[in-house]
Amino acid sequence: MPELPEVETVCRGIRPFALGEKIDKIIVRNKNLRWPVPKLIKTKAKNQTIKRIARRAKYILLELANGTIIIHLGMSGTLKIVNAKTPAIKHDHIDIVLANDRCLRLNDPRRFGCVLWTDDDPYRHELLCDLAPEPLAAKFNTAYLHKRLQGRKALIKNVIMDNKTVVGVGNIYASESLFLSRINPGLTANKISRDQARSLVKNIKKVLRASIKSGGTTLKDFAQADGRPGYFAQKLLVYSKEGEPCPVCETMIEHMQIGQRASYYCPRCQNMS
DNA sequence: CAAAGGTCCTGCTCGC
DNA sequence: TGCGAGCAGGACCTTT
Repeated sequence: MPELPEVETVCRGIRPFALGEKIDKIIVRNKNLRWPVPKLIKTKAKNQTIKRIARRAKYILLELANGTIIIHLGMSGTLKIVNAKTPAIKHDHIDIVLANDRCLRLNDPRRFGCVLWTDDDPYRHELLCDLAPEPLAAKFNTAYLHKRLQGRKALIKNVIMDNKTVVGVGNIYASESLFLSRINPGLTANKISRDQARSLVKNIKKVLRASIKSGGTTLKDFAQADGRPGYFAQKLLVYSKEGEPCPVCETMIEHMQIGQRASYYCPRCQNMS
């Protein structure tokens, strides 16, 4: 579910309540997420202060003095600030209870997310150490992307969703940025010109920034840390718009399956060249 | 029944 | 023919 803007929104939402606060305890109601929640996380985190709340790709990092809690929301996860006494509901798997009587509560019906612990530099963790540049960083630029696309036979949509190309671009923003750049999602990467790569870099940054500004996209169940939805769904141009007119040329939006995922596009604006 | 916002892992294919 | 890299598909799980 959550792509980069949604995870960034969660980080910004929890900071005012959790940054600098002490962790009273961690409650694990169901440890069976994508990987088992490590047992030692309870003793490691107890009485530690949250010194920094950071995001890398779609991972949320809660940095303590003795290590870091690494959280991923998978497809269906939410991380909300609630009162510690609020009764847990279905799929509330983890509570990070703070000394200020609030609680960071992870709810994840599909359990594709994870909550892990590392004693060491989290950026060296095996899940994080090989990640590509952040899309909003200067390192993600025309020269970098164009070079990455050379000789690649994979489809451009798959390549921009690949964490080894750039992180944080999921199914929604891949469709949106390809539309803005008038690139067909089914083109192979080696067909993309330098000008198209430049456009794609520009529009990936543009759509992610705009979504962050709106608090992310809520299609179904994404929620900000305070429970409100994100409002970028109202600004989507093609994602989930099959059969609706293209906002540029009014041709009907279509979708194609790429790697089991729906890719929405305008067959006229995004032709195969 | 199909599909849903993620991503790791496996197995296939292609080119050297 | 054999190998490795690159690529697509399957798997994980619940809800609508």
